[in-house]
Amino acid sequence: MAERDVTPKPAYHHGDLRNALLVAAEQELRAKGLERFTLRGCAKRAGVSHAAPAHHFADATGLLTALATDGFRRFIATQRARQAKAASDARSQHVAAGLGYIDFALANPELFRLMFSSRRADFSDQELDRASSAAYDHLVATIGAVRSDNPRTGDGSQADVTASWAIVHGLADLLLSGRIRSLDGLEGRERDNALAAIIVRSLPA
Amino acid sequence: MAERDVTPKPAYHHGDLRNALLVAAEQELRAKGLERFTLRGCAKRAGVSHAAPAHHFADATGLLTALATDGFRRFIATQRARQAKAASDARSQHVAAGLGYIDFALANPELFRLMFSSRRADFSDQELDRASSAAYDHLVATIGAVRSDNPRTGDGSQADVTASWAIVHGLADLLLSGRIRSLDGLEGRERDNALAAIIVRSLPA
DNA sequence: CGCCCATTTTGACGGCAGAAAGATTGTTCC
DNA sequence: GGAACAATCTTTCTGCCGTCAAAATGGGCG
Repeated sequence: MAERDVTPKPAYHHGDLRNALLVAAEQELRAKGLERFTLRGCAKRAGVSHAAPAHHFADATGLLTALATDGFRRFIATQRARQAKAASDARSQHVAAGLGYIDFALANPELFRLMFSSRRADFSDQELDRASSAAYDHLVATIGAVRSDNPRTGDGSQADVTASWAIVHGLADLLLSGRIRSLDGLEGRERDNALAAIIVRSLPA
Repeated sequence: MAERDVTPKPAYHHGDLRNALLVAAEQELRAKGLERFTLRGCAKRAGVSHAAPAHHFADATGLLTALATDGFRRFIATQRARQAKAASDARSQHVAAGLGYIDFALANPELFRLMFSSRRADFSDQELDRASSAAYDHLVATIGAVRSDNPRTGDGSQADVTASWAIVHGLADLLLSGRIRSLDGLEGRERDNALAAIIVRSLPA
């Protein structure tokens, strides 16, 4: 979704508070981190009183759930963006999707934590489930192209999906917490190559 | 007011409050999860006033840091326990260490999150750093045995370490959040075999 | 034109964190 | 043995956050 500027309207009825709160929530997330995220802080950023969000989101969980849902959509978009720049053969596409996965995590660390390493969003929410399932489906489809059959059938292909997901997710999570020193010095294409060399291990030659 | 539970001593000076707080903190972590962990809750569990912990831990971060430090020691122990039951060849040991890694994560989900997916512990703390470094060293040593040379030297071996860590960590993290449905039905040896088939991909044949 | 209602504000309550000061016990030294 | 000191624990206070229950505001519909 495209981001909206916070229009300086002095209106007593904000008019678009729901979106303004989502923008504010992401700022809050970046500024204070998931641990210190606060609903009152979001309200202050949006320029409304501390109780105003109640009519749009039941509580902080509701706001974070909506944020995570939007996050999953942008997550897929980031992967597609990487894939669009890569060669069109199935294996290159697979690696590119993985690099996009990592791109997103590093560009939106706290949002990524919200989506994958917390219980602050309501993962039984239907919309969130749909968005995260779409991300999973994209992964399955990308791997399916490598195997040129449907990976949902058969044990071997299930292992391909699980291995690919695990290795990319593990890289993203460990990079986020700064635990992989061997990649710290690398940048750009050089870093991508190092990551690609690891990602390709998830699928048998 | 509230009834006193397990306090065997009515002593006004607790005598071993530091350890009691660590025990209470782990209970609190299991009961309420990392998100709702509260220092006052730990104090209540230990049967002392909410300000008592201050003399042993500066704040909640200090207590959680000590807990994470202990967690890393038990983390290594869980891996060693798995390895002791496995065949002694280097590759079997490598897989066993990975399964131990996952064992620990599933047996102590919130502690694992504290150690790897949060910023609530102080990772610049010296003791914590030593404990987590020991865990890393154990991983390097296990992989070193497979390559039968020192993996710290040379790019290929660095990739081995990173790939192994990423794949096992990714599996643990995704299993924790219940996102790998393909392994949900499996148990015991069957599940271990499925995981092992994925772990072995991290090292080239 | 006026009423209704969604939206927003204000105010209040309980819980948690942090800091300061008081109370109690253990220790050390004469 | 006792007094001074230090360590440990409790009480109290302030500030922030989440939640609930009224008031206040203004747009939309009849």
